[in-house]
Amino acid sequence: MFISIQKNTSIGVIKMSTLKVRVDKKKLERAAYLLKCVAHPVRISIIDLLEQTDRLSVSQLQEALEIEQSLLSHHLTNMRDKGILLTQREGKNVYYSLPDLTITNIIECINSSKTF
Amino acid sequence: MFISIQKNTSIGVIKMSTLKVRVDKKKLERAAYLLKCVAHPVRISIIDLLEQTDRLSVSQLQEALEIEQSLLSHHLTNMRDKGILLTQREGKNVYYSLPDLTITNIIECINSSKTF
DNA sequence: AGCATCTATGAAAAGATGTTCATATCTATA
DNA sequence: TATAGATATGAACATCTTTTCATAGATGCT
Repeated sequence: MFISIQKNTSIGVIKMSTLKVRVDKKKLERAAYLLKCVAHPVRISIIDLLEQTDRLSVSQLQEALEIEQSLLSHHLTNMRDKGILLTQREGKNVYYSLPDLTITNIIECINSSKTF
Repeated sequence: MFISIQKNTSIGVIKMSTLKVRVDKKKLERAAYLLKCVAHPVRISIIDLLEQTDRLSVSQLQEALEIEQSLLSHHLTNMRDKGILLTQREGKNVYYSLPDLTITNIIECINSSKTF
């Protein structure tokens, strides 16, 4: 992926070497796929909430977010399917949490380009 | 926005203080809006290319990306409208570049939460 | 077993995005 | 001003996402 910090600010005056996208197609698609999943107000909120505490049940999230149960569930399933969230059932409740390497880190991974 | 690095790992045992999304709706929507724009393979590629050099004309981008002229133009317009790219016309050519505070930094802005 | 609570699922409707094609605009130059 | 090259635009279409609604499944309790 490679959203690097520094820019190469000079183009050679003599020779303009051919430009190439530095990321292969697969990685690009995966990066876009994950970013797309983050790019939604409700899902950003979910991440924000889960960064404030270890884990939250669906009902707890629902109370904080004030959205319909099934809509929340769809978002959660979506995020879990992409590896952005983890779940554990405990009795009636299902708890969602951020994996160790998570959005907090997806952002950093994007920067460091290792993960993609 | 606040995709923070550290997690508050403990929920009080006595009192479970009410959880709140720490970002206001407007900021959430703007964050999602910008991230959504980044979340596309072609657009990530454009950013990647522009990080390698100062600025590029549409034709130069087109050559590197190997996509149709009008599709590229749509993507570029899209990104410029959102402030993710800058343009300057010079004769027949239009050059696109990353603003100083840009995706490279959008990512960091997301982390530092100042920009949103 | 029956009921309540919590969560997930599927299908349909609604909304947004991406792509293509044809055409328009801008600029430089003959 | 006619023409060629570079870029933008708009409409139509295809595709994907989000939301809603109704319903299903899982768990614990009586």
